[in-house]
Amino acid sequence: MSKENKPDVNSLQTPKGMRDIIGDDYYKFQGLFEKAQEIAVYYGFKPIETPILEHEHVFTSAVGVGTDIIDKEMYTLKTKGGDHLAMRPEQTAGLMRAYIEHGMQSLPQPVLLYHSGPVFRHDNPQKGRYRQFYQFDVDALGSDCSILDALVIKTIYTILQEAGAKDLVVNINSIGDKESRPAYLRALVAYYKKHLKDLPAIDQERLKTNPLRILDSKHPVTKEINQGAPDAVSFLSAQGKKHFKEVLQYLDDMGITYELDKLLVRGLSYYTHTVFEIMEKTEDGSMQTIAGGGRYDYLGKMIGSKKDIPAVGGSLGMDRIVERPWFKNLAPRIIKKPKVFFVQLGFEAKLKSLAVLEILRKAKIPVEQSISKDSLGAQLGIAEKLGIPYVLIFGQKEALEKSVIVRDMENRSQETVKIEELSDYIKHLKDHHSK
RNA sequence: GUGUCUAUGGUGUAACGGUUAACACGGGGGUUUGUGGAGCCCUCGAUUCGGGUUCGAUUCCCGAUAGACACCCCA
Repeated sequence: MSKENKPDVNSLQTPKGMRDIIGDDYYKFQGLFEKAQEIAVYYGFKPIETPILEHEHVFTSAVGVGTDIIDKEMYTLKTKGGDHLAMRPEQTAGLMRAYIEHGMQSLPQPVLLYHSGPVFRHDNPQKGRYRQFYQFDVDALGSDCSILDALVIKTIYTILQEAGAKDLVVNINSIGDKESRPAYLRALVAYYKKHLKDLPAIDQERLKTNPLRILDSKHPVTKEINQGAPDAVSFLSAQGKKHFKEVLQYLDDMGITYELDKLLVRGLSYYTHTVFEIMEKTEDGSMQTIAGGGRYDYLGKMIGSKKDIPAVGGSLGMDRIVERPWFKNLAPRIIKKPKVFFVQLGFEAKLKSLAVLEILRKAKIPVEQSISKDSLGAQLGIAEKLGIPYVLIFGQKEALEKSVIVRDMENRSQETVKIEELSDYIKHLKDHHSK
């Protein structure tokens, strides 16, 4: 092959910020998903899957122009037919679109849904951050009742606990609704204007574009100034206060400890009332958000519904959970580590061995094998390396006698078993290697 | 988008600017074609890409790409 014809080497690696999920990592994701799904189902959530691609305006109108997620991080494309589509940078807007599109308003409310899949943000990768990452969401649509805020938090919290998380911190705040927001923003802007000369440039900029975001600035000077900033909760309407108070009561009652964080706002502009984040301390002592969410009562209207659709939801960052040292290897239900390794010797045995494999498959006994090899020693070695506790040996002699030798790899004892009794025999073997 | 550091077989490492890029693990094959973890033999396989400096570049310089970390932002 000439140099010119050589394919671009970059085509042999994943694009920046994206990765293949293989082997143990795959099982971790699968195990976490199954656990999360199970918990969501027990709390009454139903599954839904929405497309990765949506019309671009679903996100621009929902997440909000002016947010980094939309302006800088969204993958957009134009189809051959001229449609402007975007790869979802979050799952909520698509979910709301589906709710409206399928007339779920006419179902008994609220509609509880869980949703899982990849989301995409064109951001520079770093610890726990990928351009394609996986979120598990739970959402309650169609009701403004405070118990749903609590249910969402409880569900997410439980998933994290069952995944092995300890020392979780739930930060919670209420950023109000359209009655209380304007007054709060006025007070906030007025406060920052008093400190304008001290604010770093980036936060002076934010004062013009999105003053709420100054609250979670990491700049030390801003952090100092933020200590004295007015807090949203004291601006809440009577109803907003009641709602927030109830949410906190539910949390108290469920034994979920939380911290009121008046600086907590979120990067998506559709949030109202309750917002929350679940953080965890990483090894280096910094905090990392592993789940977050909030109420989004106006989102439905923002993307085109005639009526407001009150809703609340939250999402877990699956990549971040799976990477944590406390993560339990939740064994996926569908993948069982094979207990037996099937060894066949020579052509005569191979001819019959496929029938034996079929018997095992029908008996739901997964096998590991090195089917192209003939040497017994080599195959035993491979079984050993894979840590499989029993080996089935099937050679010419066994093929003639319609039997299989079952060898216990631990104590090297073996026994000859008739083929018709094989699956029963294997099912009764002790899995003494399993952990 | 910005900054710092990094880039050698599948993996982990080595090579003062100078032969054929070394070693281990790994993969394949063999070591009497029926009894394993070892040994031995053979074999597969790499300097990310593109420029430059130089007689000569894996090594030095620039750019691209990718990775790690941080900023920004966020899950």
